[in-house]
Amino acid sequence: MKHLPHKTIERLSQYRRALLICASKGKTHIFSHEIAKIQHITPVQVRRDIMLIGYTGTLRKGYNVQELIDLIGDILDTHEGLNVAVVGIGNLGHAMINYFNGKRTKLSIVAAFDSNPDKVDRIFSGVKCHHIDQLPEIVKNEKISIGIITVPAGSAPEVSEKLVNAGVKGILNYTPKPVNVPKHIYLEEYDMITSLEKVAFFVKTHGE
Amino acid sequence: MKHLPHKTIERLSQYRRALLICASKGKTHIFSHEIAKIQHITPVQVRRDIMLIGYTGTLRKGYNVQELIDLIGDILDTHEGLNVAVVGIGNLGHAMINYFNGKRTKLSIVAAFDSNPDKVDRIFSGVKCHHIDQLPEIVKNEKISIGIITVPAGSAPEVSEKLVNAGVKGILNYTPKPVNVPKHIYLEEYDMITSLEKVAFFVKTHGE
DNA sequence: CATACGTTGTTAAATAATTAACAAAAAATT
DNA sequence: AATTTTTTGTTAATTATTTAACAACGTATG
Repeated sequence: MKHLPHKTIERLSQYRRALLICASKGKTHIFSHEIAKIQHITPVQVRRDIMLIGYTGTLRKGYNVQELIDLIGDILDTHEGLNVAVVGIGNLGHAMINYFNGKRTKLSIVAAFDSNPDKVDRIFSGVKCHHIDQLPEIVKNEKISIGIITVPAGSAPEVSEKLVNAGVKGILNYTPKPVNVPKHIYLEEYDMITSLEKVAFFVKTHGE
Repeated sequence: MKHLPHKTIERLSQYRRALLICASKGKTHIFSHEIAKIQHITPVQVRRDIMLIGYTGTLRKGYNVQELIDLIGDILDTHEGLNVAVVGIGNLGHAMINYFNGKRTKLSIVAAFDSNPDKVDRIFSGVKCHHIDQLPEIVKNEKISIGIITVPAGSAPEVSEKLVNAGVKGILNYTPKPVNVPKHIYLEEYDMITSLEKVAFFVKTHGE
């Protein structure tokens, strides 16, 4: 197992979540076509992904749910876990915190940052919000390695730079403004406006 | 110009936003490498995308900003515009409304839905929230063709079904729970947990 | 016991997306 | 006026991802 495709990584994360639900219902084995159905993809793709991570099911019984969960964990998780910070406690930042709060053991949002004095020192869904000027210090002390940017677009580049200088290794930018980071920082950008415009385009061209 | 690649559609949306900013600064022409720099992609990709939409720049002067904006508009927008509804006014739903409010002329969020009585009949950033039971009626009356799902994961399938039955043509699902829609409905799903786990994976394997 | 069936694992083919290569031509420079 | 530079447009090559094809084989069935 050398280089897992990016798309496979994404699907593994999704398989795991589906599998956790299955496990909680007492299901011990699952077929590729069952996983496929849940994720609405093809069974072949599921089998191929599972092949790539070197797991092997039992013929005619499918995959052992718990074993697969554990193996995906070995691949995706770090043993000690990773700490995450959210920068920008607007609605989106707050939504991110809610999403994760207490759900993952291996990824924890341990700090939030904002420049608005009304938000600083308040606690949002269990996560304390600090002033953004404290970012370098707290990122270092708390060993934060991933930053999520949910500030207004205009401030994204400056926040990104702060995060990089503070030593994070990965950035998730939810701002429509692309940011520049050094090559050694992993950057994932997601732009809600683009997504909606894409849906609109395909709605428009539907059936043409 | 027959089939534009999905990825090109996404980039066109992004180019346009960058171009609008340029235009507002009074810039009349732009080079492929300038666009590329903003989006941090390669100039070749920009030129190729622009070629695919059949536009042609002027040698050594680059592309006419306004013409390109207009042409991208012709491709992405519908003449009459499209109406959008947000289902689920938690932090994420609220964030979506804020993002779009008044910014796009061709895509308007015209209604919000929630089942929580505390939210029903209130106005969120200019968008009125209705009870989810009114969805079929309002979607029809307001000619809503796109639904954005921002409810808690568990309710996603049921909301999705409601939207489809009400007649929307496209769905944007921000829930980690995959939903099933008929083939003729365009579905885009985005899962924040997966994104973060993906970043975590690449942070983990960085340099291995 | 033999045959049919269902399901995995894997290789090969097809499709999609990116990147490279380079000709063409206008502007700038010598 | 010739040469160099810059930048577009396009085709070709490469890389990434998905899909198809099918052998292998255990289980069920007759």
